[in-house]
Amino acid sequence: MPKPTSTRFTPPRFTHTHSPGTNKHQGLVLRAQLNKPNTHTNPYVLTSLLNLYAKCDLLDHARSVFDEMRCPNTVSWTALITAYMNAGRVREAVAVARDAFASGMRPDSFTAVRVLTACARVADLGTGEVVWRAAQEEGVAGSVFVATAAVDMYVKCGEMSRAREVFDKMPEKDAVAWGAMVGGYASNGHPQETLELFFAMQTQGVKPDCYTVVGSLSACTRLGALDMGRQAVRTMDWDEFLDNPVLGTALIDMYAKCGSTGEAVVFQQMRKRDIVVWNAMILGLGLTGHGKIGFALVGQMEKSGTKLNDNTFISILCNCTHTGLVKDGRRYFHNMTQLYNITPRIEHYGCMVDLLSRAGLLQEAHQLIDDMPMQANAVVWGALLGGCKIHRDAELAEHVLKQLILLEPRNSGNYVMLSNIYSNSNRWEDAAKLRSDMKVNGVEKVRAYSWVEFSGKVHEFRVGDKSHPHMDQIYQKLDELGMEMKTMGYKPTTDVVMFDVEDEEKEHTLVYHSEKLAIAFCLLTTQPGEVIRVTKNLRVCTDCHTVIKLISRITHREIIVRDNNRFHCFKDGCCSCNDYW
DNA sequence: GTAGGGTTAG
Repeated sequence: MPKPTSTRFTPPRFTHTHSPGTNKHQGLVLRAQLNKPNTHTNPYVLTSLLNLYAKCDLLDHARSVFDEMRCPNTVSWTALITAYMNAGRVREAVAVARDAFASGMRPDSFTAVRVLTACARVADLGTGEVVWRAAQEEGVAGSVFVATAAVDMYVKCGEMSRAREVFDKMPEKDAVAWGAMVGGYASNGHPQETLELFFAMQTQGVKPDCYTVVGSLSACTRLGALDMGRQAVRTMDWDEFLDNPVLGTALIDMYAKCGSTGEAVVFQQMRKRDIVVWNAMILGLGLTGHGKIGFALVGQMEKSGTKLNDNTFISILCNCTHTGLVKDGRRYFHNMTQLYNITPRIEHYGCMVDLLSRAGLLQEAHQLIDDMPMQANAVVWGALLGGCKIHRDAELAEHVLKQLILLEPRNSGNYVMLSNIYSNSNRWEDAAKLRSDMKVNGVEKVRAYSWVEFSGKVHEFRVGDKSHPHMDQIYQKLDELGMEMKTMGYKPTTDVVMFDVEDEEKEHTLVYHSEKLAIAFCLLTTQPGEVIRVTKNLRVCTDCHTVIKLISRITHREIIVRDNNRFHCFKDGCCSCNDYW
């Protein structure tokens, strides 16, 4: 470090090889050396020192230097904000920024980026918009750094159309800018837009990097779009997936949730595995009906020296649920708190309620909800409702649905199920009251539809929709299959209407539910032996589930159906969900 | 001196 020989302060040069400890020490030495008369009032010296402290994570020192300044300039305000950010005190960083603006500071591009980033982290839309406007007034909004930070700020505040506006107006876009927008669509639940943009960036000659690939993979996961996922994979060097655990996780998750466990073996080849990769793999194995391998992996994980965390236990408990291991689930839940010192979150309770409900231990599950240290949410009640459906407990289901309607007043499915329970026990007045509640609350029934990817296009199917060019053949195929199923003893399961959401669809339309139409279309358009993949916007209905199991046996096809809750892997007359979903 | 990413219970 150069030793100051005069009152003029020369900031030391830092390289990344300096440890924070060394920097901290240098900062303190500097502070001592600067304690000479007439130096500490020099604003340049103070600002440089402030910058140094901010960099060295010495927030208190930075603050006291700042407080000594009579007229802090833009650079010194920015340094102070940075110091708060580096100390992880983001809310206070935003508060400092607001003070700065109130005092008349005008941001340069560095201030704008810092503050927009801070606003993004704490989702402070109000301050974020003030900064973005100021950046435009100061003429720094054209900077790709500033605009990208603004896009990300809008993204993190969930303001996707504003984010897109800023993005579209950017005079230049690099991979980071594309990444912010692609990732933004992905994290805000807009998988279609994610993929559109991911392909658009490529047609504009920007090569996807790992950030954009991660976003597009997570979009494919949501859509159940395995082929597009594979395409996204091909845009990157394979080694990157093996060396980058974030990419690897997105990939494993995509394969697992699109029902392609075979490809998820990439896990074994990965050279860098962090806790998130392990957790995703264990969960993925459970979801695809390979729970036993999942448990083996937990053992391997501990052997490898990776400590189990709270999310690992979600994967493990989820595994117990899908494998039906009540005793093991109870043991893990107990060990989690006693041996691993992990406090269960609502997600862990949710897993336990799910586990007990599936096993038919409905009262115990209900009791657990009552005993939980936090208020149950819709997921927890939904798990109990699942148990009521399987074990035909209409009385408890009524209670659960009332809770669900309170928690999810916009979810039409809950109203319809409860109304069906009322109709089934001739409680017409209750049913009518519920229908009118729905109207009052402006809740509209969501219509079911299913879709498949075929030769680069998405084909959509709905009950009663005859617009598809192959519809005649599709109906004919379903009728043929229906005949064969009857000889196998199949009867339409209309008695489950009590719980089914698509209530107005009686037996004759049951035969032509959207998922069945989609599967028939696939049988007509794909080669024998090829795996069939269908996605549905709502849950698969009970009758369809039975029928698809039979179709998988009759046609010797593996059929993978992704619904809005999970996916079902049908093979040889069985489903990977063990008939619970 | 400045910008973007993965798993997580119905």
